[in-house]
Amino acid sequence: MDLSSIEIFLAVASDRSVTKAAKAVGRVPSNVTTRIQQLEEDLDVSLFSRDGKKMTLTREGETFLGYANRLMALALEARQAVRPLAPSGTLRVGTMESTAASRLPAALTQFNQMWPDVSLHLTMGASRDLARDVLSDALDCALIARPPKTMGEEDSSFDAELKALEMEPVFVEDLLIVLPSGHPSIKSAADLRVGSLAALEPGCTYRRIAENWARKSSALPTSELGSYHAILASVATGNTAGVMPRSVLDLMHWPMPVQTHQLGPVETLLVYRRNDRPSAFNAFHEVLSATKGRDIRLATN
Amino acid sequence: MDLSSIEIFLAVASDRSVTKAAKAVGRVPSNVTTRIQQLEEDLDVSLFSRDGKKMTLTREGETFLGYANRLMALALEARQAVRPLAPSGTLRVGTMESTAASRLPAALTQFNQMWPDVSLHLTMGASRDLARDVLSDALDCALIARPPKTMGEEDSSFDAELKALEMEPVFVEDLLIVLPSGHPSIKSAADLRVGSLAALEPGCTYRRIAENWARKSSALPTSELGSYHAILASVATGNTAGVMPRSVLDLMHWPMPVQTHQLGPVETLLVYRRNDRPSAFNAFHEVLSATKGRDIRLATN
DNA sequence: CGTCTTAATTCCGGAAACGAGATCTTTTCA
DNA sequence: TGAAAAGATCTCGTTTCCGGAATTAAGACG
Repeated sequence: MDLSSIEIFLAVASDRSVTKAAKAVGRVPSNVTTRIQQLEEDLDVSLFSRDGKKMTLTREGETFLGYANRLMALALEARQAVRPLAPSGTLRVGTMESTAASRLPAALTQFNQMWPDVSLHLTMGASRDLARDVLSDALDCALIARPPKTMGEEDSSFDAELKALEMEPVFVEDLLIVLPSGHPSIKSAADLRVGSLAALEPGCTYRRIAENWARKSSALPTSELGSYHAILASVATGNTAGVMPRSVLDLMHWPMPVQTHQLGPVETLLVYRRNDRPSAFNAFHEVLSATKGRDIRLATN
Repeated sequence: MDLSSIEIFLAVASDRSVTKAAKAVGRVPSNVTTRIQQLEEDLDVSLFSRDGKKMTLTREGETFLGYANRLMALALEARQAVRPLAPSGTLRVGTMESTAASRLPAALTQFNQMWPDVSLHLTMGASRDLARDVLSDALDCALIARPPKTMGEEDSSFDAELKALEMEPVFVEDLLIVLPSGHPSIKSAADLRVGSLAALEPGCTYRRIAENWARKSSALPTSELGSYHAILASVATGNTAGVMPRSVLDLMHWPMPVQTHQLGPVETLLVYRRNDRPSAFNAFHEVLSATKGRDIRLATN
């Protein structure tokens, strides 16, 4: 029994899907399948019942889920307990709007419980600006979106800034175009029947990915909005397509079913300066890693 | 952080020696060294202080020790909890005298706490007889000593019986010749200055290994005794050399320091019939595996 | 004070495990 | 009924892991 298998198990259990879980933990589906099978063979019990393409926990799987959560929590606690000096002081964290909404709440709650002496300063912003702030020491670290490598050339200064920083993938988001309800399904930007694209600030990587995608076939204007709620409201008017990751869309239980189109996976990176990590940073880093692939809702523990 | 690394860590912590720990968990010392170093790097803290050739836990190592024990216990509990039907009924276990004395108490205590519905029947005997009893279904499983392969030819029927059974190494014993205090240290059987060898029954593998060793240079008679206490008492008379594993010798805090000579490592195997495992057997097997390499004294939990 | 022994570490080659992609099968949805 | 999607299976290249040999360092003993 391996802790990494348990992490994978938790992801599958909370997504009820091998494919989703694979994305969540940053692996390939075939790998997830085999690790689950190994775990089942090791425990000599079947954890999931595969009826059709749904993965639902068996009764044994349910009881194991409880232990799996406790095991991961205990491992994290052990990790933190051996840290020679308890972190304290201030940690300045930059984050994208979307990450703050969907993935951070669970991690931040846990972090606060573990290290009440650290005061966390959260700054929201676009990936570009955040990266620059980390470089200039206005922030200790930031969660930003990795620009697809096809976009690297068109913004070489951003690319250079990233190279000067240490980085590590922590989440994978499924970036979506959200269409008004009733809009016919689309294959490319040419099929869009809206007047504009709704997104956040210009420095936002998600926005730039979407604009890049739209530019190939049509010339839509982008209307800039301040929040994802505003974007959704704008989509509801019928004449706008919104840009946001699936995790954010899932979060706001929107009354109507919306039509979506996938722009593909986008990694969220934790970036920080080399050789300059406040003691609280390592603790934050570990809590984030442990949150990887977990359900957005807090683990019941 | 890997559960097998933690198992290795526990062994090193309780033996304060990588060589001993390597034997206890059935690995090679270099491997143990590497795994400990990996663990230390992963946790970014040093767990042991290497002053000279002693491995002593650092303060951080001490705190990690607590978590390591809890982690292993929780993993074992998880394993048992998913077992679809709680084992019950009877499990007939055969064991060598020595294993019953040194290794089993901790495991049996834990097993009883976990599965009070199983009534364990313990039978003591020599490896040969135990193997035969498992084959004939007089026992469900047994803990026996693996005869060195150089001895395989001279007792081919025992060898054939073992081949018919499933087997798995669970402990490694350090087999000793125990000499009377004051006896000069020896390099081979030729240096013995005693009148006889004290051991258990003829079917006992340890006895046969020792007789094999003694035969090469001298022709000592073997005096048969009923227990390890009797053997030690006999050694104390000054005219006998005893045969027993180190774990047993360590157990009886004998007043005088005794001179010993190593006959080498001997594996203890758990043997059982293929395709015939009572539900309680799997549970017993798992508890035994978890006990592997742990300190003889019960883990403080 | 040197030599001998024992223990830990380092180094290296073979073996096993692992992860990614391609392919196959089955389910579901249009 | 056909197309799309998801899970399982297979293969292959890579990484990791383990065991043995060589190396280094620390005590033991004369």
